[in-house]
Amino acid sequence: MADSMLDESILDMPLEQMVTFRVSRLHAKMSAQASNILKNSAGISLMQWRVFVMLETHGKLTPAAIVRRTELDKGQLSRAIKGMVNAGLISSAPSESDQRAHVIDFTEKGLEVFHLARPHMRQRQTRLLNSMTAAEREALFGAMEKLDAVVDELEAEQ
Amino acid sequence: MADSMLDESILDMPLEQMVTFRVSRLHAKMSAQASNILKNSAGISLMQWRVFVMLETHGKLTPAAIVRRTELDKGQLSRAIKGMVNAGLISSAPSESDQRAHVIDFTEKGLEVFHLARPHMRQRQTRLLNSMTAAEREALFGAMEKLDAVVDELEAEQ
DNA sequence: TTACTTTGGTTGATCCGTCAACAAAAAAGT
DNA sequence: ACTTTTTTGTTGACGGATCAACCAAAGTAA
Repeated sequence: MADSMLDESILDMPLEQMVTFRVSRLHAKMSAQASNILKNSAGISLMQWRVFVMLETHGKLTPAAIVRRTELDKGQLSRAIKGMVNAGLISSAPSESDQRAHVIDFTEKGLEVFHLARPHMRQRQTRLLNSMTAAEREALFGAMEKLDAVVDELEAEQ
Repeated sequence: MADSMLDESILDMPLEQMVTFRVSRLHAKMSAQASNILKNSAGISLMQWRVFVMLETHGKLTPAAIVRRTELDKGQLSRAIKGMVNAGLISSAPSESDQRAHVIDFTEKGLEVFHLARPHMRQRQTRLLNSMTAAEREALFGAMEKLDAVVDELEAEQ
């Protein structure tokens, strides 16, 4: 019953209510704000911030390991790392086990810069999560996982 | 209680669980898929599709009216419309009441092209929405609205 | 009227995300 | 051993998104 109603209402669904569009607008808004906070507090980009977060939670890493965990684009990541090494924010040492790879890690300066941004980003994250009830948070993440899965399904069907 | 637990767990939250990052990945995945479907079925872009959807649900429109309702970038929209007029997908007539504005509408060809894509897009939308329960759908949209609002709040505080 | 502000639309600059091509090294298959 | 395939990382090209500058018309206020 809920489904049949759904099927019909889709016919005239305005753009503003479509899932992809809403996610798209939310994404634009949230990442623009994150970028601003990062630029103002630490002068780094969102991509650089993400590299820092990965280093903090997992320790020294190779770019490939970051790609595996995050599905970030390896080209984009490569450029971000180059910029960070250049700016003295991270160190890059050749891997012992793999001649192709290099292991990146915080430099002292990088850690300082990271700590400039972290309280702002953490407070924002807290605010974002606390705007929802626990049930809403679970529903949101659950719904995002389901959407993710359906996109994969549709992909496989083609 | 739930909140204090939340506050602490944020300290070591991996990137993969952060809200902005998750929304970002979901956005990338969903819009890439939508773009593919649109390209394959009708040879149009996501932006062009959105213009079509606006015309279908609201009838003839000026670009400014679209911007007001969707918050799409007016520059981006201007270029999309130029391309669509050029491709014969929409008509552009000078507004009677405002010498600056022009009113756009479907051409016959545009309507045909739109109808090529619509069943695919509608089916996808249905599948996306049906992957969730009614409660989850409400939670998702509610959560997105709340996140949207918090971003605005944070913006205002700066 | 005449000045000032707001709105509608176009354009250019710039940045970000995505994709494909490529070289070097490693791993797997024979 | 040697050939083939996979993985790692860099680079170039391209399209999309964002932002600011700008012009023309409308609206507002004096």
